[in-house]
This record gives sequence, C-alpha cells and structure tokens, in this order.
Amino acid sequence: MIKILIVDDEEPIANLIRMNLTRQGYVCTCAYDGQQAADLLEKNPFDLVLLDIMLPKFDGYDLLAYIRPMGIPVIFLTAKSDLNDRVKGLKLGAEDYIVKPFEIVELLARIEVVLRRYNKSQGLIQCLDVLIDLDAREVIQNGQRVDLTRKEFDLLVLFVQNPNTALFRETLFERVWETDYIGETRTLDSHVQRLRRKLGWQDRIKTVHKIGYRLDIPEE
Amino acid sequence: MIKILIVDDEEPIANLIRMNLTRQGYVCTCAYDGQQAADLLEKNPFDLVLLDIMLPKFDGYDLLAYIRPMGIPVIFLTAKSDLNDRVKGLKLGAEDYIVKPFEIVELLARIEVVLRRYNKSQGLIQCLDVLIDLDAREVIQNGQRVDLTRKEFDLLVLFVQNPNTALFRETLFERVWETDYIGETRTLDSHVQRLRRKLGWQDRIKTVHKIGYRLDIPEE
DNA sequence: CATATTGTAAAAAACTTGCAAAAATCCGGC
DNA sequence: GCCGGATTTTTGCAAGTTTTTTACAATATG
Repeated sequence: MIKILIVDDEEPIANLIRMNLTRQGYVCTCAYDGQQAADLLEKNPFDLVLLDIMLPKFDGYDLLAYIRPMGIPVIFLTAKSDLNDRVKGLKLGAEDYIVKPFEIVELLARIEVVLRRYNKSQGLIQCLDVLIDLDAREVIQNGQRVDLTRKEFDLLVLFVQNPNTALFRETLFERVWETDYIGETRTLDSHVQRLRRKLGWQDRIKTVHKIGYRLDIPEE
Repeated sequence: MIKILIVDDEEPIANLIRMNLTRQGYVCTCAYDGQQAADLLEKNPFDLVLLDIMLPKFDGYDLLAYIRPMGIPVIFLTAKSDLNDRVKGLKLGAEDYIVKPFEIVELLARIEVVLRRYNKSQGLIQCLDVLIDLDAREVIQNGQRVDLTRKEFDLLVLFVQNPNTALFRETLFERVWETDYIGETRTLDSHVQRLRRKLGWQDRIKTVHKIGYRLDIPEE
C-alpha cells in the first residue's frame, strides 16, 4: 500500500490530484499549508510527497529541507517554469518536478518513475478481468496469458492508469510513440482496434469523437 | 551467513535498504547514529558496513577511523557527489562509495563486489535446477558441471538476479559488456542462444519482442 | 445531408530475432 | 613472440513479428 502526501494550498487542486491518485490505488492525504504538512509527516510514514512550492506558513523549499532527512522522495509541483526553480528544487534533493498546469497522465508517469527508483513501484496492476505485470511485461486475463505487442502493451498501461478519462489522441501518441502526433494515418486507430479485439474490450475502450479514446470502468 | 550493518540517521532510508538486503538473504542490523553503530560493532561481528557520511553524534569519517582497525569493509553512502568527499572516504579506507539517491540494484552490485574482494560473498545462488557459485564462477546443473564462458556466466547471473523481469537489451548489454548498446550486431542474441542451449533453458529464457529477454521462474 | 472523423481488413513495409558459420580476438604455454 | 585452442564478435540470411499504410466503409455531428 503506497501512501502519498499532497501538499498544496489550493484545495481544489489538491483534491483533484487526490481523486486521481486514489483511483490509481494510492492512499492519499492532503495538507494545505506547510505546518499541516510537517505535522502529518511527523506522525505518518509516507512513500512520496507531492509538494507545491508556493505555500503559506513556510514555503516548499523550507518543507523540502525538512523532508529531505526523512528519506522520502519529493516531486515538486510548480507554477513557475523558471529554470532556476527547477535547479533549486533538484539541488535541494527533490526527485523530480512538474510544471503546473500539468496533465494527470504525466504526473502519474512521474510518480511511477520515482517510486520505481525507490523500489516501491506497484508492479502489478489489476483492472477488471485483466492483470498487468509491469516488470514481466505480461498480461493475464482470467488466468489466460494474452499476447500483446510492445505498442499494445504500452497503450494498455496508459489506459489502465487513466481509467474513465478521455485521453487525447495526441497524448496517447506522444506517450506510446514518444514522437509528436501527426494526425494523418490510421496508426493509432489500428492499435486501439487490435487492443480492443485481443482483450474483448470493444465496449470498454470507448471512442470519444474528435478527442481520442477512453477506458470505461464502471463504478463498483 | 553474511551480516551487514546499516548506519544511517534517516530511518526510512535505512529500513528501505534493510528490506532489500534482507530479501537478498543478508542479515541486517540498522544503527541511526554513530554512537549506536559503535556499540553494535563492539558486540557483534559484521562482514560489511554501509555508512552514511552525515551522522549525528560522530560523523561518518570518525566512525570509519574507528571501524578501520577492525578490518571490516565499509561502503560509504553519501548525498554529496563532491569529488572531495569521495576521495576523502576512499583515502580513509572505505572500500567503495555510492551517491544517494541510488538504485538498489546498483547498491547490491557494489556489495557483492566488496564482499567478493573480502572473500565473503554469499557465493551461491540456487535457481531451479541450477546452482551458481559466484566465487568459483562455476555452474552446476543437476549435479553436472556446465561449462560456461565468461559472458555466458555474467549473463546468467543477471538473469537469475532478476527473474520474471523483462530485461531490456540495452540493460543486458550495459551490465554484461559494460559498454553502450549498439543494436547492429547479433552479439547479444548469440550469447543468449548459447546460454539457452547449454542449460536447456529454451523455454525458460523468453524473448520479449522489441524489448529484450526474460527469465521465467514459475511460482512455487 | 455534407463533412470530418473513425473503423476495418489486408497488404506492404519495417523491423527483430534465430541461427550457423566465418572471422577476429584473446590467452596461456612454449 | 608465436601457436593453437577457446571465446567472442561479426556476417549474412531466413523466418518471424510488428507496425504502418492504404483504401474504402461506416459513423457521428452539426
């Protein structure tokens, strides 16, 4: 069970992040100022802290100095894209930083990277009838191995990490292909098609017209 | 049975390390300051000390001077990447140093190297029908010696240390050949081929298309 | 209904891996 | 240093997979 502390004075933002992380299976707590964060950190063991730089009471840098000795990895959330801030944060020991406004997908990806670096990654993702082993890069559906190609696998992981979220074609493309999206061919469509077919997820992976695709997972 | 003392005032880090080393079969003890470490060292025989430089009570350098005469190898853990620190530590007799944050895999590799240098390596890895003697660099399968060349042996060790994990071609190459991977020749393939053949592991070492290879070890 | 967008299958292209044999390299003994 | 065997790397295909493209049908949307 992975515990994440979200520190951001803008409550709606903090809650938005929490909602998304919770859906990923992380256990989240929010703090809205530096003092509150410090208190929470004293009393609970967290695996990761998401830290806004601009904070009332004491700011992100102070808090980072405070967290550092605890050995908990920190990802900075910053509205400033200033190189100085980035460098300052990383120098002070942040594991990574991300510039607001960011896409949740990207945040999730960075969280995974950092957690993995600390050997805390979840490794296994369960989603409906499908079990994804990220280390082995294997997919099992109802006890049966499903053979996915590299692109299909990456695509699936992206969907599963962002269920009930319309993912832009551009986003999908950029994350799976790691190039910019040129909307001229049916490449992405073909892959989505094959993924749907292989998993029998024709109804699960919905097309969002003019936007992209969305993996629907019904509420329990 | 190899005993390792972990000295780090950041408890979460110390525990993270302990967890990982324990899983590798080492017996670990943690100390959170220099005094505690010294006390433990007085009373118990350790085979290796992992030592954080920044410590309350007395610092890592002092402690190193204290350990030195005991003939126990020391690996420095340091947050500073400063060349001075590295040199200072090594001069004072540390066997190796590693800069935080580090990857656990890397720490494990360094520990093995140092232990081997001190003739204390765990030496034996059992995996399926195969027994690997890291010291003798010998492999025995069902009581029969299997003649492996250097590269084949290194490759096997890498697989065995990361079972059920898809290892990228790049990773394999970098660890076994210690150079960057240029995907133009069939070198890696050839070696994997021969390893498979010599061990009869055609079905164990799976090809993960477009990724690399994976050693599959079925759950018990 | 017109148009842009998406679905689909099949072909083509691009890329990856297996394998065997040749070539190069390494290394210990003389 | 030179030789000969072992090891490692390269080479050259063949076979196999994956990915992209193509060309058209189907569908959504205003």
